[in-house]
Amino acid sequence: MSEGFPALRTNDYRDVWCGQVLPDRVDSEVRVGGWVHRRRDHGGLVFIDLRDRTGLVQLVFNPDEAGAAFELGHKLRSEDVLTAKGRVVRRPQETVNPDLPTGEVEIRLTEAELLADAETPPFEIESFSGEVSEETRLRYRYLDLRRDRMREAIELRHRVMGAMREFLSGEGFLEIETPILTRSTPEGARDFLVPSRLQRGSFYALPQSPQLFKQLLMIGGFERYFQIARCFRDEDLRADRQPDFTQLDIEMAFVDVDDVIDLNERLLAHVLRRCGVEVQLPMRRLTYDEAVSRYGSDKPDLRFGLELHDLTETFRGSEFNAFRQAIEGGAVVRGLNTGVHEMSRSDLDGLVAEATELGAKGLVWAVVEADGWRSPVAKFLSPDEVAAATAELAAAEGDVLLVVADEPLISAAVLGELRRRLGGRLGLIDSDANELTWVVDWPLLGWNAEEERWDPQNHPFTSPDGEFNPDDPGAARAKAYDVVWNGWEIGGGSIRISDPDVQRTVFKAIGIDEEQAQERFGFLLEA
RNA sequence: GGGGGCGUAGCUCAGUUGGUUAGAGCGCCGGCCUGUCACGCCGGAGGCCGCGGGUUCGAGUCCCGUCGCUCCCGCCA
Repeated sequence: MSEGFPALRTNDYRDVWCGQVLPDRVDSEVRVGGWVHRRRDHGGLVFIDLRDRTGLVQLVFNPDEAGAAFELGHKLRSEDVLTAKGRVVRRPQETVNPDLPTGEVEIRLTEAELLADAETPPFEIESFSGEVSEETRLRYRYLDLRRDRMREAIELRHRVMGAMREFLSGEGFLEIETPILTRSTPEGARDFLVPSRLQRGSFYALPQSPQLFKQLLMIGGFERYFQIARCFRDEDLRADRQPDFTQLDIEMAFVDVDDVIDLNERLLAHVLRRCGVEVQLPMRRLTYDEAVSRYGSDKPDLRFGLELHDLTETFRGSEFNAFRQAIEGGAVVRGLNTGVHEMSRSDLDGLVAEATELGAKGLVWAVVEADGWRSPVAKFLSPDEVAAATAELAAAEGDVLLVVADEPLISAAVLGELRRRLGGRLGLIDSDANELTWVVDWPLLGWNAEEERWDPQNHPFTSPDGEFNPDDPGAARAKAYDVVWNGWEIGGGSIRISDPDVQRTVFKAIGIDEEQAQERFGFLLEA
């Protein structure tokens, strides 16, 4: 993934990038500038690896050729900044370094000037050196940024953004910036607030997303907009979550779900191709219900199997009270065939403990044997139930099975999380794999037990799929879609309601009254 | 807001049941070295064991408090 670097204009600092000192320059004079990456001082001969953004090149300080500059060779230390002139020569065959793109050549130094004498760095810049604490890295951010990992991450980000712009411009989209100091946007998180100087006592809110602005742009007739948008949400951090983050924000007019999915698939494929990854189109699609029932997650990792199976009907009316009563109370019984044959009692007990910790009332394990199950609950289960469940789970003799009976979302979430963990522990995940899928047909609204009301699962302008029945809000599906990569939700969106009457009905269902709606989102109801 | 883990040399970390002078690797400094490339060899410096208090004959180690970092839950698509 080498980036093209432009030829340099010659000046007093350099005339070529370090990474461009290749065999085609043998016998030419070059001047390079950069940081001292490593010094290997042999007394009568000094080697310096000089680093700039394009890579490393070896400088040779030889007393015969370097003259006055030779003494400097001994004095150089890590991260000193240097400009150096010399002749490019092919290295003797036995000293070629195959690990370095410039490893077939070296610069025999004739002149060198120290531009900046660096203090000893608090940690090593080498990519092989171990992890340094976040705190130290941030205190010396300028040094951390010199490390390969950081440079590569920032280069990748640049490449991704460039590919997005390239693709979307070709599809007729305009890149438009929207305000940062603004009114509150409705996205569920806490707003960051900025006090206003002109309107004393009032505050700007930083946008949680450009949601309202892009709708304004659609109504304004731009039809196809995108923005690499900074978003702000005043919530607590996680290792992979910051209060301000960047997202690609897109909006299109006159489209339905399939148009958006098609565009985004081609966008993703384009961006990934620019990063050296090929994906097959069209991508897989799972409905939300399917994802939850088969994988126990709305963002399933499809790099491995271990699918969940619904055993509710199998155990309905079972002699085993825990199952029968749970089912009568609305529980769903789900099973998972681990495929594992060797599991110690303490490992099994550990899984039970994990399930409980994850919120399940319990976990039943069973080992398939020739004449039934070996399990703490085997004696409560009829041979027919055991046979049916074994068949449903496609289990063979020796397989360890896990079963959870609980409220639908709990049994799915618990078994889904165990599935995810087992996938890792059992080494089922191919870390080179890229499994992308859409998850579609989301619920429009979710019951907020704390506030005792229906809340939008997406933003409040998301269109219901089909007729919206206010008497049964929980049944409504949304024209919403998420794209999931290896178990991570990496994008998503929705179709906006086009009929103001439907929008009013939805607002009403989620407790936004006409007056509020008119005041905050009036332009959407009028448009 | 709640819970867990960690604070020992510049960096990353070890430190046994509380027991003499607190260690390692890398880095740093000095010396030697003309083909190394994570160079090598020899020598050396470097410590408020986060901070405060307590228990004890004795605390890096145990207890209490405090500050900082970090991960998770809540929250957040």
